[in-house]
Amino acid sequence: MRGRSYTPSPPRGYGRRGGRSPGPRGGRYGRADAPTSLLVRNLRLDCRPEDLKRPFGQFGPVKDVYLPRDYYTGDARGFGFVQYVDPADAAEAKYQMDGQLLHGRELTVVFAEENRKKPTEMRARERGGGSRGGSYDRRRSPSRYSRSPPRNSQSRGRNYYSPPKRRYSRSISPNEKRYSRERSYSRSPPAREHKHHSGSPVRVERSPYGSRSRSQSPGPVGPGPVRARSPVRARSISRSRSRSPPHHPAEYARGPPRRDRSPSQ
DNA sequence: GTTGAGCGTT
Repeated sequence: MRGRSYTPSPPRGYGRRGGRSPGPRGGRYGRADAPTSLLVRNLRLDCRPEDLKRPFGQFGPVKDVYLPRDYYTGDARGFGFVQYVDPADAAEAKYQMDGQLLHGRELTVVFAEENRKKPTEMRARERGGGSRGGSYDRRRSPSRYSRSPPRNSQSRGRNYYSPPKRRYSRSISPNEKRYSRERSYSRSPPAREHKHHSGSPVRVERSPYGSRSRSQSPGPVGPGPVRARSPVRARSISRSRSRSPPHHPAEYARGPPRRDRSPSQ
């Protein structure tokens, strides 16, 4: 303390974890260190993976292309990842594509770190930052972009993230028979329109990741047996709801999703 | 077996 505060002088450019920096020498990654993922910035907000795959695929086989988007709004965030099979292709693509125009925008292509967070981790951040003490925000302050859903967006009554009508009041009326139609209850929060992109005829029309139907549809009502009327009924329902996918970020903070006892027994 | 709520978004 003596006056001299530690001033973190921010390095120029993205000098985040220099882990994979090419270093002042050569600038060539070692083979083992060569990243295969490219981060493409300045994408159009409505850019699709295919749009990237095509131009980027010219340099080599692309393993995967992913454009992260806001979980709540579902909008693209303006950047994406292109992962190659061969690091050499990635380097080539980076060199070639960096600065290229895609849809009228100059792309910025850089190597991406493999810091990819898993969904589970993302949820943790909303929960309170993790009990570990802070390791949150080690990257940048996301607060600026605020991943949280704008409370007052359009309609006051309905938070935009809020599902349309999920009112299971007490019991489900028989007229709410809208289930059993789409079992696509995945982790998709706001059902974004599914674009039918008939591009690969050879590809089976099954969801790319779809095979993992995890389960339980949040179907409100119980399957068959009539629920005995008991005072705990409300509680029962309440619990049922807990199983449902995240509704509000705040809910996370409310408490961990408790698992019901195994119904198997 | 993987991960799709992925870091460098006005």
